Amino acid sequence: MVLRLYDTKTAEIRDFTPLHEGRVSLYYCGATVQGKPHVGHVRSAVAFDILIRWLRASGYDVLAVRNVTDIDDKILEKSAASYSPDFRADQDYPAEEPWFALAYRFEQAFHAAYDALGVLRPSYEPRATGHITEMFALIQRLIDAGHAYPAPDGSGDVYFDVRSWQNYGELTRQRVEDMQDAPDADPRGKRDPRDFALWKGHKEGDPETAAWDSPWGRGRPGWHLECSAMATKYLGEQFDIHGGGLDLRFPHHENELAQSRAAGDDFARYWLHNGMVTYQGQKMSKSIGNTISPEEMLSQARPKAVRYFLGQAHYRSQLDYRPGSLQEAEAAVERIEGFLAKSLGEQPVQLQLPEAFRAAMDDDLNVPAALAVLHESVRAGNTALAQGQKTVAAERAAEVASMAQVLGLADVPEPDGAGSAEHAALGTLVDHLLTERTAAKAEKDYARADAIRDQLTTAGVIIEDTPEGARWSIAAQTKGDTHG
RNA sequence: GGUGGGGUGGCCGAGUGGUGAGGCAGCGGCCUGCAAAGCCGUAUACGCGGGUUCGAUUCCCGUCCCCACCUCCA
Repeated sequence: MVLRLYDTKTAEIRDFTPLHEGRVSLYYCGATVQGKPHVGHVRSAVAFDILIRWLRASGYDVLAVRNVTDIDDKILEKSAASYSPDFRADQDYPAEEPWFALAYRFEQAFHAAYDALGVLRPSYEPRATGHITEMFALIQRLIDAGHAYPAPDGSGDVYFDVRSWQNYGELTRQRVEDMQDAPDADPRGKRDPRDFALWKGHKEGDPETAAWDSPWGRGRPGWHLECSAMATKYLGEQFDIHGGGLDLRFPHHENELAQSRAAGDDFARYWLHNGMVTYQGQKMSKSIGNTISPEEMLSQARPKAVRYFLGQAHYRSQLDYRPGSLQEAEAAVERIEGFLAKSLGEQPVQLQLPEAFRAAMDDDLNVPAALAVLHESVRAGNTALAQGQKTVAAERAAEVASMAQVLGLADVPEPDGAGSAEHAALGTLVDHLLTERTAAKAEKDYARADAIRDQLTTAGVIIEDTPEGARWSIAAQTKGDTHG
């Protein structure tokens, strides 16, 4: 079996063959850290986390780079707004916060969200502001090649010359002439309205900390440039995979591709894009007010259920959230965990993956089909368990654990801390009550036994009787959805 | 106007030219002192209209609707 991936650029599923045997270089767009992460960000992170895990499970060495774009218009705007006299500070946006502090604060918020969901840290996470000199070099190459020009209006801007690059639009298969006229707020010195800024001249009022001396005057980087500069710096002028959300396809990735190719770099060999997250069919957006944050999700369900939900649809599909989604995911996760708890001896040292699972993952990461295999194994394992075939059950359990590992479900931290002192104390108390209940049952005092169980249930402790005695677990959070 | 992706049973969500993934919810049964968990069984489906075919949800044509991108967006 060979891994096949859908390449957005060619619009077809292609066999994946890395540039260098056994090694995969991957760049995927992280966040422009201008606000708190929303569900779409973490969905994307989970999607690429699964890709990375699958590549590694397939034997590849993966060098994964995810950028942090820590300077852009919005970051500066939000910071500037915090100094305004009529600024209303809240817990997300304190007053008088410098742009770099704001960016760094949100960068950490992203890390917290990723970590909570068991998203592996990339190999490296470069920041845009740390790569200004690399950007200079790239701009200079583009100017030398005749594909970029300093604005003639003295603004200090440098633009990419879209008309000079005949392949412009190749990523999204659009022709420049067919594109809707973007009434750019300020055409300034552009030769074509679609020309985009590589470098933005410093404007009065912009913070001095957000300006660098360049050969074209003081200023700051344009949006798309940092990814081209950083991807090629760390992965080479040609690398295997470039990823990101579908909404980055245009203009962000189109522009990246244009500027890198025009400068002479081969750039990415495969382009992968994950689908959007919707709320009952509509794209989540702040203006509609139909957003749900990762924080809110984590307050409604365990991280593992949130991760399951975010990863369960095919990565290219739209992922629809609606009230109840997380409860369903929670039920599915508990089914898996319940089986493992009953049957798994030791964690498998080596991954034991059913062929059907491998085939599903190799087929453009068909996670829904892979999950079907996982659940089939759970069912088969439960059947074996019911028939007393412990060896068979253990085999199925090893498979299930392996599949859960590959999908990243095994690495999601438990917020309640199963190993915490609180948990241990609770366990002592519950065990004591269960001993009493067992004694009551032995005396056929079922009223007493049920009273104990009811008491525990009320406290949120679920009791399950098994041939080996009673087991207990903490009930899933069943907080209702507060949205909609 | 341009580009791309969709419309699958109560919900989510794969997939396929012909013996109807998987999850969640429902119903019946087994198990249980009763439950819970689990197992077994079970119903409801492929937007609409044509066409190709022995046979289409799957291919073709038409049509309706939805979504995304073309402006900052994972």
